[in-house]
Amino acid sequence: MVTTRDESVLRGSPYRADCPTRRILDRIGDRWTVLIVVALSDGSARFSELRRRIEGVSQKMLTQTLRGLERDGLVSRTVHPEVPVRVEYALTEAGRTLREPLRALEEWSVAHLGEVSASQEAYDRTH
Amino acid sequence: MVTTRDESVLRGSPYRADCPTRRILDRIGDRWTVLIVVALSDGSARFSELRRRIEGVSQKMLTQTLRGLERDGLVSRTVHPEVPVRVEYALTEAGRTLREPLRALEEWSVAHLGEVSASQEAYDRTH
DNA sequence: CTGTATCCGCTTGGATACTG
DNA sequence: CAGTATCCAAGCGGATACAG
Repeated sequence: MVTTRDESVLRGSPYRADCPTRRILDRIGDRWTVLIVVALSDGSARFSELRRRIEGVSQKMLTQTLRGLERDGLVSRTVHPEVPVRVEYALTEAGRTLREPLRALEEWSVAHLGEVSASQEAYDRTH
Repeated sequence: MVTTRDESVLRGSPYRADCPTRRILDRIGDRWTVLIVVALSDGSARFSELRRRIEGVSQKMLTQTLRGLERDGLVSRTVHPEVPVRVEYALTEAGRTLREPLRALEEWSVAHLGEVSASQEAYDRTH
């Protein structure tokens, strides 16, 4: 089934620069977004706790990435006006739905990482 | 169930900088890799055809990304020694297995893009 | 046709210092 | 504690020219 243009959403749109997949990948393709979603999978966490959990993330990038996720409606931010202030982050309902496709990707990664690494080494030996 | 450290692979490793998910996302998170995999989903294609199909890709990036995929063993490259030379690219067996998790992500994108866009607009109005 | 090589701007992201 | 502001280096990726 090949139509000349405007194919089904699943096969046609990815070719376009403004396709949904492209836009989502632009968002989650950065260094920290996925790690934050995973880190929040089990429940809420406060800023400093996230920073400890996610190895290597800087304060700037953690803040910046959390803002992006909040803007997308995938993460909620709750400020408890105590002293010192306490801020809780958690996945929203929409954010929780993202866990499944990410887990599929993760399973693929775990299943194929060895194969990919082997291929890379073989390639590097001959090029 | 909260363990202090070294959780199960699926829940614990994503926190590490060298976890499989992180490595795979570093690879497919770039601008063109996923689009190429999708463009090759239906079968092989030659270089110039891919360039036409994938809107906006430069010659340099198409070559570079295809080399990366070939190195990972996800795409095969076949040179037909004719004049002018013809080069066919196709997904390998491993490459084809990547379509499923990508499709899951794409379905999520399509299903939630409107919701995400609305959230962004609401956020931008209040910040 | 299918690349390779070079230059170069822009973005990403880390380090550091400072604030409510 | 949870940020904000600034500076800066590395690298991604586009444009262009050239080659087998």
